[in-house]
Amino acid sequence: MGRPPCCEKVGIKKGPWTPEEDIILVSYIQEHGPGNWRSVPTNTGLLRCSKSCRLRWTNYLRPGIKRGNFTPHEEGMIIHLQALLGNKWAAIASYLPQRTDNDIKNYWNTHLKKKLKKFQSAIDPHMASDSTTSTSHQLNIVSRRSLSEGSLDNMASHFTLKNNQSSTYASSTANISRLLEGWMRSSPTPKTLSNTNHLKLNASDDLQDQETPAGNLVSRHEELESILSYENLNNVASWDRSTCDSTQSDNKLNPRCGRVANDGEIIHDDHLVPDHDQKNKQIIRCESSTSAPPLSFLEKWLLDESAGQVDDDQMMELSPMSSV
DNA sequence: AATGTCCTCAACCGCTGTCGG
DNA sequence: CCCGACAGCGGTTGAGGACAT
Repeated sequence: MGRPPCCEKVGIKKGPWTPEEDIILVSYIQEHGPGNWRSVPTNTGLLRCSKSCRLRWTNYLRPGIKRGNFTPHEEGMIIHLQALLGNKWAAIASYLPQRTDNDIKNYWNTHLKKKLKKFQSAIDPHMASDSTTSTSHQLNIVSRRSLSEGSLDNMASHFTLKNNQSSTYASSTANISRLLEGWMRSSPTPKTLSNTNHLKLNASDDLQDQETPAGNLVSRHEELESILSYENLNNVASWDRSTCDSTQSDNKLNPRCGRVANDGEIIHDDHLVPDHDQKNKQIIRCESSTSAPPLSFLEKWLLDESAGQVDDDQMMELSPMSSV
């Protein structure tokens, strides 16, 4: 027996929300702010459980949610982050502030998984049968390759999503969200993140408004965005491909730091590294195994935090912030 | 036009983690 | 420390639309 339901089942409405219900919910939250969900059904008269209200808000009505097709850039980020983090949709969503974890999860399950599988078998059939290679690792390589070759774009054109699948009602909720624009900017932070979201970044809608922290330390979000930019992903892919395809490659180009010497040490080219990016100035020792490619810089970068290589002040700057 | 099948995604379910009394 | 309430997360479902026959 699990925990009893969050609310009495009797008299509770389930299924799709109506525009009227949305308006009631949005109006209430507009007045009282998100949170204290238990009181929402009581105070609004909605025949919904508190959990349903919360989900409706966080996954659909919340201002700042971007709907519609995922851009190739978002797609690339999702693929790469999924390969790195696994099915940690909330963590992945924190890097795409305008997307909900539900959206990303759905997009992954309905589009990207198939897309990658197809692409993977097309470019590297033996990988699919290689049981010694983890799926995530395979996908990581595939994602990099596909990005480097621009093939995701091509694939996207072949697998074009059916546009405008959202109903007319969806557009009406979009209008609701638009009506709420501006309000969230002045609303209080509704919640704090749990410890399980240690990878979370500032997922607020006002990322662009944040000042770069003192000391020229860029936010982790911006940094990751930079790392995951097409150019860098292309370089990562080139680097990884050379690593995978040639077991005896010479100096390998590291997209972020410079060249990778044969012993795995990265030789920094300063012009590639922003001065403010002290973290990236560190000499990074990569794995030099010939059976597995060395950790990409992104992987290293993500692992750095858990390895405690960032001092406390930096951790404060990089620590997760509240999401909306 | 009718029917069957496939696909998408909003919503739900069940579980875990956190927090306050 | 225990317990209950609640928030958050990931997996799953099913209604409805798109597409194929």
